[in-house]
Amino acid sequence: MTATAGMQPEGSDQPPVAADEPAFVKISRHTLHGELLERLRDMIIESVLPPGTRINESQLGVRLGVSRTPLREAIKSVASEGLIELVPGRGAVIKQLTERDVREMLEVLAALETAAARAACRRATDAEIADVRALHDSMMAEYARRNRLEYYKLNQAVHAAIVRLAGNNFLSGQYEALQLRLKRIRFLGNAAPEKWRGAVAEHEAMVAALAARDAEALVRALTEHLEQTWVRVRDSI
Amino acid sequence: MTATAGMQPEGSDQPPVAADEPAFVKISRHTLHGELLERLRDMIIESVLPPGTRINESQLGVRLGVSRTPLREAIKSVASEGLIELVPGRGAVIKQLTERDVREMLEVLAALETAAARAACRRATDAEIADVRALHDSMMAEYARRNRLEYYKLNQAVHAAIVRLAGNNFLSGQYEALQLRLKRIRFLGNAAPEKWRGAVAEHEAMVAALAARDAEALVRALTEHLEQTWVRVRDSI
DNA sequence: TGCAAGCATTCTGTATTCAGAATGCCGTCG
DNA sequence: CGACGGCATTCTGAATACAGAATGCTTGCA
Repeated sequence: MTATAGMQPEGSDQPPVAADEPAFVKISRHTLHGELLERLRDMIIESVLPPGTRINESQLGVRLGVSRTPLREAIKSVASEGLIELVPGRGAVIKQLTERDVREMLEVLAALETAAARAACRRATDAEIADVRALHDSMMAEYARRNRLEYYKLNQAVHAAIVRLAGNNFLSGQYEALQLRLKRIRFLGNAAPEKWRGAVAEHEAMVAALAARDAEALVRALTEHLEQTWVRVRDSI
Repeated sequence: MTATAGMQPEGSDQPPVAADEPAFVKISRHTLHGELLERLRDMIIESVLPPGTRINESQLGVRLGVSRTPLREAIKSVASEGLIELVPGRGAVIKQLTERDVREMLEVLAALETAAARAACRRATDAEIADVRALHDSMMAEYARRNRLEYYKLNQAVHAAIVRLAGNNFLSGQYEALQLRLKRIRFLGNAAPEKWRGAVAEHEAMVAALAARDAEALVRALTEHLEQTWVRVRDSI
């Protein structure tokens, strides 16, 4: 097991649902395909399948208790998401993020997040902002306890929650998909406790700006946060 | 055949390659999987498979000359891209974009494009800007000839070219993937010639701002352009 | 005549089989 | 001793086979 052991990516496949759409109950009849998608993503993010690994289809199929056919279909899907690369004639390889990849992805993340932030400052209700603050407080509690895993999860949750305040489901979906792709590497980059401190301070600034509905301040805080993320993460690539 | 007959989406699967990375020759041994991806996307965008259609795997497999296995794998990939929806127990259905979907997607497109625009104004060389202008001029020529299909293709190409000036491959990839998803509906919304006129004027403003490396003006022009796109497109949903 | 139940058909989802490419090992030759 | 060639093995890619769910039609009954 690696440093990420125990990390549980809650690969919420369901696209975020707007509050104003009831859509009755969400009957999530788990298909094998969906199940496999989650399992594969989890195994990659938890480094059970580390970057560069060539997937042996028969072997992995046995491990997961399915035949190669549905497994291959799931692999193709995850490849389309970007976590896996398909090499013609050689099957599937776990994507190895380069420094450049990460930098570029963080830039896109920033673009999405700042766009969301502006909308959020316009649209968010007091109650919604209170919810974000509550998430932030939970995160701070885990930070105080030095509980890295829970801290990290809540950290991501705060970001996702802010983006969701924009009220744009598609944006949230894109954002969270990208967050997922960076999840493993960002978690690794968070190993040193001194790195948390800076991140926590940046989060305080973000939540404060959101509470004040100060879009420009929020954008500045988010941008700064992501630039620092790059600094924190770059060595662990 | 529908209004989009003959539209040829050049679904360039290759992620945009930076000029500063030689990477030798790109040996594009076309795999069956890749081929099927393109064919499926094309059929959807050209409305050969109109929105709402349930895909009959055996039937489509026969039409394309492949068995169900590789076809299903391709369907899963395209579903992951968002052009197809998977309905448990009922197979695959061509995604029907709602008004809300389109609005949300255009917002994300704007976020990506404006972020790219700022970087482009910083990074682009004179030669690169000249290339964009050349594309724009070709577009104007087709506009003058009232050649809707070519005009439309070049229109999209200009946008993609501007985004590429940001020098962020990942951003370009995301942008072009999203452009692809909106391609069909935007083409339909472009039917009326009077709609072209406005779009052309907006393009002039864009190219002028880029040439002046005036990031804020470019962002304004792009934003305005996408808002107008929404107006032009909204009825055809 | 309308509705419902049951049956036949079709289609999806998954497993299995088959062909051919890639890989690695071993033996032989320079 | 090193390198090249051939062979065996393994794996991917694709087709086929099979099981079970969904669908639609028909028939019988109220």
